[in-house]
Amino acid sequence: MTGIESSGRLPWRKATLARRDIPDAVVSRLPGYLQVLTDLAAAGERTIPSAELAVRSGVGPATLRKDLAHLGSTGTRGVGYQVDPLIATLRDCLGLNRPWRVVIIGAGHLGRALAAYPGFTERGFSLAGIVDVDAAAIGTRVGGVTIRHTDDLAELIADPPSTMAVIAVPALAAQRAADQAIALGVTGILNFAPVVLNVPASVEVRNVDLSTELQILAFHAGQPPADEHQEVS
Amino acid sequence: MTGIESSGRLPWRKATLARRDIPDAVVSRLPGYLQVLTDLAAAGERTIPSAELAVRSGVGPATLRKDLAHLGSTGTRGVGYQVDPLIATLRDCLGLNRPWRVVIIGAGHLGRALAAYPGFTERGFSLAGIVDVDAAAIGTRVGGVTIRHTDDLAELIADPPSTMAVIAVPALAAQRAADQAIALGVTGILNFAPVVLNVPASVEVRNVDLSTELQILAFHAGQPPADEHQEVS
DNA sequence: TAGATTGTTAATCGATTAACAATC
DNA sequence: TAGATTGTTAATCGATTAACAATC
Repeated sequence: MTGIESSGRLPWRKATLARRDIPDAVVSRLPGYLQVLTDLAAAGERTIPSAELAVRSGVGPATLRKDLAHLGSTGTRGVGYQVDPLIATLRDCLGLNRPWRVVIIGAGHLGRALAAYPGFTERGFSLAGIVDVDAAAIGTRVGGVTIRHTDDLAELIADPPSTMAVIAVPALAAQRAADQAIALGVTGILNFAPVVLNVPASVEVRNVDLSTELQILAFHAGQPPADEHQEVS
Repeated sequence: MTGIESSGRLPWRKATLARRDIPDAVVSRLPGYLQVLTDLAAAGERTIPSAELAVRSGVGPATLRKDLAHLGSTGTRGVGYQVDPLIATLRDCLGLNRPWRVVIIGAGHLGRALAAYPGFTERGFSLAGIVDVDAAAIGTRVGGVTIRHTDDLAELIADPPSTMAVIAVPALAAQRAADQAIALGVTGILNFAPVVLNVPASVEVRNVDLSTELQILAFHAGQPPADEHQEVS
């Protein structure tokens, strides 16, 4: 199989299809599937039916099968999905088969906790460095790197190239941090500051805001229970 | 105003309507509006049109107005929204006008960073305590409280009552931590462990997973740019 | 009044779910 | 073959967007 077909779409179109046309809602569930499958592989499982992978991932079986169909279906009717090939497909689709380097901007409590987070490197993201403007913090070692001054950001990002930045600075400093990172070529930002970052459309931003999450929980906790009966979430 | 009306829906139904019938997608945006409005109030603004509140919140103006209409509309045609009353409405809707106590389970790097996070208390959530099983950590002070043993969780949650827990333990310990918290009456869980928690329908779980976010960024960063032209996100 | 801006409707868009023919 | 399970269709559901009459 060459991936080239004489009828239908153009070949290059075909090649990019798998990574291109996946809805955001689907993409956001793929890491969860990958996580569960990795655990299954470690436990020695070779195949798994959609029904079981679905419950372990916290989604419905129809949703799961439809999601996986977006990647080019790897299942076998009557059997289920083969764990290892599906892991490979997911990793390939998510772009995890190449090294990713991440820079952390902000070495406060949160930035340092993130630097020390083992899941970071466990899943293929390597820490390029961490920067701050606080003279007291600079020089300290954390997560295998030394905290450097924000002025050194250009060096850190350039060599070898990093394309992702984690912003863990106070709200007022976040936009400036984003601007600097973007100017240096960063195209993906994980933002922990409670502000809406203004970025060009070519840059992807994911926001994680702890107080937002707590407030959403407060909303639900403040509700009377939806019903006397337990509902399936 | 008594909130009781002789026509239309039953009075108790009316009273609960505002907090009940709000779609999840809307609820998830309310904290963002509240944040922006709080900044505006601090800057001395008295009113704001939907168009401006929308851009500052990163949503479309139609979405914003429709969202706010769910709370019972507080806008004035030709003028906009009054900042202070809208803040009050949002706080009331989210249930932020009562004290919320939060327990952190897990005093590793992340748990301690969360305990020290000022935004926690700034927005009305007070730290009831933080627990761990590691003898070396117990007794240490962080974020104004002393790390205690997980065996003391019952005391911490009971007096005065806490209804929210933050889970910041390793994946393998997360379900147990959730079970314990739920048994003690917790109804809202903010889960940082990369596992799907199994909880009754009466308990609300919000998941925050750092590697998931990075993987989603990797997917987008691995994509060729969507278009030559910049798109409005 | 004239200008501005809301609240709401209707249309569009996208995501989820159920069901079942295809097929291992 | 008989049983199991996928891939896919069609139906449902919910969320977003555009447009404009209502009204300050």
